[in-house]
Amino acid sequence: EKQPCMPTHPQKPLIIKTQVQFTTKVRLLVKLPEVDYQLKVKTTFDRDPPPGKMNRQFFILTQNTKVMDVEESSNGCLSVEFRHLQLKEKKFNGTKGNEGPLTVTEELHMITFEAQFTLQGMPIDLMICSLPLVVISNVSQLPAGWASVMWYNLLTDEPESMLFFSNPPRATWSQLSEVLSWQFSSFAGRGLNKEQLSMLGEKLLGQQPVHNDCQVSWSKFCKENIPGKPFSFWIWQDSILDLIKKHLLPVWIDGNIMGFVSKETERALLRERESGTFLLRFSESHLGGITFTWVEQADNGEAKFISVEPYTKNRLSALPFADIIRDYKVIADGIVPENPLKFLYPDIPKDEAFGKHYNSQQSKGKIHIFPYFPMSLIPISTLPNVTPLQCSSPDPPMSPGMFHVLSQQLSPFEMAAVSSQCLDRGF
Amino acid sequence: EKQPCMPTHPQKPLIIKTQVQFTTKVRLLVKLPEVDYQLKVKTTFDRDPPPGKMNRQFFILTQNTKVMDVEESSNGCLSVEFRHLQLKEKKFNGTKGNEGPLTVTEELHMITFEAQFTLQGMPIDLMICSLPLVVISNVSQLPAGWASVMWYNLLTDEPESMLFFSNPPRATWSQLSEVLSWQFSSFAGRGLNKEQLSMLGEKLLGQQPVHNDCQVSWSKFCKENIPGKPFSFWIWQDSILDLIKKHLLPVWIDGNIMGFVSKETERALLRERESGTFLLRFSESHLGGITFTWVEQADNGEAKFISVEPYTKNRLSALPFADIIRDYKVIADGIVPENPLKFLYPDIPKDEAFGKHYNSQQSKGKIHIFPYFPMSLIPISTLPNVTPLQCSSPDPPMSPGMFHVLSQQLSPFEMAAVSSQCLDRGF
DNA sequence: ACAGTTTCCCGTAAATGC
DNA sequence: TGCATTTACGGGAAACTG
Repeated sequence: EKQPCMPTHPQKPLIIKTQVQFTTKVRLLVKLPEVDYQLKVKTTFDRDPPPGKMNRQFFILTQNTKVMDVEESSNGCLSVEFRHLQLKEKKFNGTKGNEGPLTVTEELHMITFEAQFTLQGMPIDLMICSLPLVVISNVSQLPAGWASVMWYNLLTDEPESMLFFSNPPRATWSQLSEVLSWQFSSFAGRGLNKEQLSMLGEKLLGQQPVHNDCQVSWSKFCKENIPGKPFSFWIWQDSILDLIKKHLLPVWIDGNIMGFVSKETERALLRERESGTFLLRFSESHLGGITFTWVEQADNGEAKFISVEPYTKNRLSALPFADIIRDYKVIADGIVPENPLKFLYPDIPKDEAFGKHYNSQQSKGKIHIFPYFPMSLIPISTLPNVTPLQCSSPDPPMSPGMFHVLSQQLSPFEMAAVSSQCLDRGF
Repeated sequence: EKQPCMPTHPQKPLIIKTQVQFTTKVRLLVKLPEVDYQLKVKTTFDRDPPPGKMNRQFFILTQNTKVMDVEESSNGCLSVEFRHLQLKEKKFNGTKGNEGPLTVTEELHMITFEAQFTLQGMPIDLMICSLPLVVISNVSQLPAGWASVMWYNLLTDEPESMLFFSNPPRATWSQLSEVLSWQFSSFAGRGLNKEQLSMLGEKLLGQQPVHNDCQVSWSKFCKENIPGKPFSFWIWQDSILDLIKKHLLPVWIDGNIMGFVSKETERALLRERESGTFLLRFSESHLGGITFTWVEQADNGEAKFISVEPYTKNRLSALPFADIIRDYKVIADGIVPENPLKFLYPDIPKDEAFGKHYNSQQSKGKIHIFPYFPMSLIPISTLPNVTPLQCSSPDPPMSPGMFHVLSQQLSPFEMAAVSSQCLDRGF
C-alpha cells in the first residue's frame, strides 16, 4: 500500500556521516587488579593524520571523555560507550594540498582512544585506535564508502597505512566473488550461486576466461565505469542489492530471481523451453532495474524472446513485483489481453513460484468497502507488433552456497564494529 | 515518470521552522538626511515575551546585527537583509508554567529590529517589530501554523496581543469563505465557486442554513474534529489543497474538478444524466483523497451511482489522475473490460475535458525502445457484482470568481512578508 | 500511558567548491 | 565550465517529555 522511505543504511560499519550521530565503545580486555578509581577515556578523531598528503580532517564536536564502567553483560570487565558523537571538519586556512587523486571515500580516518592509570605507583598509558573509517557527508556516498571499507578489510592483514588507497592492492577473483556473495547473503538473506558469480566475473574481467586467481584492480572494481555505461561495476551491483532489499526481498530469498545472467545465456536457457517460460534478470544498462524475459515458440520452430522494460524502484513502489508478475498483460492491439508469463524457468508454474508473495488486493478480501469500488493497478504492455531476437545454448541453474562473514577476523585486538550506530573496540 | 518529493512549503509567510534557515529584511522608509555613517540594525527574537503565560521562547543562533545599505532596486533608501538566520529554543531550568491550552502553533512570536543614530546631535532610537510569527519544529505542524497566521491576519486590525489565541475572536462565514477561496486561488491557481463554498459552509456549520454572517469559532475551524472524523475541518481542506498542488494542478485550474460536493448533491446532479456521466469529488472520510462517481441508467429507469475507492497521493504518484480517467476500466467478471467514464458532468466528452493532460505513455511515442516492451499501469476495478444507491434533485455548476489576496493590508507600516525564505519589514 | 512536540536522518535537489 | 562534494530541507518515523 504505502512504501515511501524504507529503512535504509543498515549495518554498514566503519562509515560515519557528518551531521549524523554515531556511537563507539571501548572495552578493557585486561583485568586491572587495583583500579578502583575512575579510569577516564578520551576519544580523538584524526589524532595523528598521515604525513604528506593533506586530506580532510575531522574532530569530535561533542563530549569526548568519559569514565569507564563495569560492563554488565560481559564478565565484569571495564568498558565505556560514547553516544551521540558527531563529527565536524577541521578547517584549514592554509593550503589544502590535495595531491593525489584520492576521493573522499578513499580517505581513511581513525578514532584513537587513550587512558592513563597508575599501577603500583607506575603511570601507564593505554592507547588504541579503531580500524580505518570512511567519512561521508551524504548517503549518496555510502556505496563508494562501503566499497573502500570492504576492499581494505579484504586485502589487509597487518595494520596498513591510512594511505592504503594511494596504491591499493589488487584482489583475486576468488576473494572478490566471496565478498560479493557475502554481501547479498548478509544484506538480502541469500548469496550468489556459481552461475550468478560467473556472470559477474565476466562482466568485471571482460571476455577472458574467469579463474579464481584472476586479478581485479580497485579501479576496475569501483572507479572506472563499465565500458559504455555511466557507472562502475560496484555501483551497478550495489544498485541491484538495494533494489532487492527494498522491493524484492522475499522473492530473492526464495531463489526465484536468477538476476545476474547475460542476455546470451538467458536466451540459451529459454530457447528450448515451453512458450510462456520466463526468467527474471537485472538490467545491465540502467541502475537498479529488473525485467522479465519470456519465450514464445512460433509454429515455424523459431523462438521469440520478449523482455519488458526494466522495473525500477519507482515502478515497484507503485506495485509489488510479485503482483506485477501475476497481473502482467500484453494487449497486442485489439486482441484480448493475456498474461504471457506461465512458467518460471525451468518449468515451475508461475503461481507456485510466486503465489505466496501475491498481495491480497482485488480478487480477494475487501471487495466491497461499500460504497466504493476497489481500485487496483494492472501492469500492461500495449503494442502494435513486435520483433524477436535469437539464441545459443542452455545451462541449468544452481543453488547458492552459504558464505561466512568476512570482516570479523581482520582486526588486531578485539573486533571493531563501527557504524553510524555503534563503534565497538577493545584495548 | 518520477515524482518523489515535490517542492513543498511554498510561500507560507510568518511561519518559521526551527533548524531551517530563514531570511528577513528591513527597509528604512524615512530618508535620513545626514546618515553617512554606518547604521547598524540588531534583530532580536522574542525580545519582549508576553507577561503571564510562559510560552516557548527562541533566540537567533546566527549573527544578528548588520549594517544598513543603500538598496539598489528601490529608490535608494536604506535596507538590510539578514540571511541564514536560525532559531533555537531558550531553555529554562525553571518551571515552564504552561497554563492555558495553547498549542505551539497558537503561540505567537515576534522579531524586533532596533537601530540607533544621531540626528543633529540628538540620539534617536528606532524600533519596529514584525507581524506575529509562528514557530514550528516539523512540517507536520505547517497546516496548523498557517491556520493561525490566517486567523490572526483575518481578524486583527489593530496590533493585538501575542495572546490572541487565548481567546480568539470568531470569524463570519463571509470572511472565512473569502479566505478559503483565496487559499485555493493563491496556491492552486483557481478559487472556489459558490457551490463549492456552500458545501464547505454546510460542512462547517452543520445543517443550519449558511448565511454570510454566521459565526465560526476558531475551535470549530481548526481544533475540534469534524463529528465522526479524526481530523478538523481545516486539516481536511488543507489535505485537499495539498493533493491538488501535487497531483491535480492542471485539471483543477481547468475547473474540471467539482470536488467539494456532498454525496447527496452529487447524486441529484447525476440523476437525470446520460449513463457514463461522471464528476470528481474529494473524499470526506479520508485526508487527501479524490474519487469519481458515475451514473448508470438501468432499463427500468433506476439510476445507479458508482464511486471508485478514493485516490490518494500514493496512488496518484504511480499514475497521474488524467491517465487514470482515460484508462480506468471495470472488469465485471468475465466481461470485456470497459471504461465507464464517458462525460464529465454535465455533458462534456471525457477526452475533451481531460485530453490535454493525458500523459503520452503507451499508445503514443516511444513504443519501440527495442529490445524492451514498454510497460504501463492501468487502473481497474475487478468485481463480481455491485449494488447501487439512489437520488434527490439537480443543481447546476457555476464558474468561480476571482478573489484578491488578503494578507497585504493588515500590517501597520510596510507589509511584512515573512517566511522561511524571506521576512521583509520596513521601519 | 499517551498525546503533543521535537529530533533524527534518508534521499532528492540545490548550492558550493575546486 | 564541469565534476566532486557538501548543504539544505521535506517527510516519515522514532524519540522525547511532561
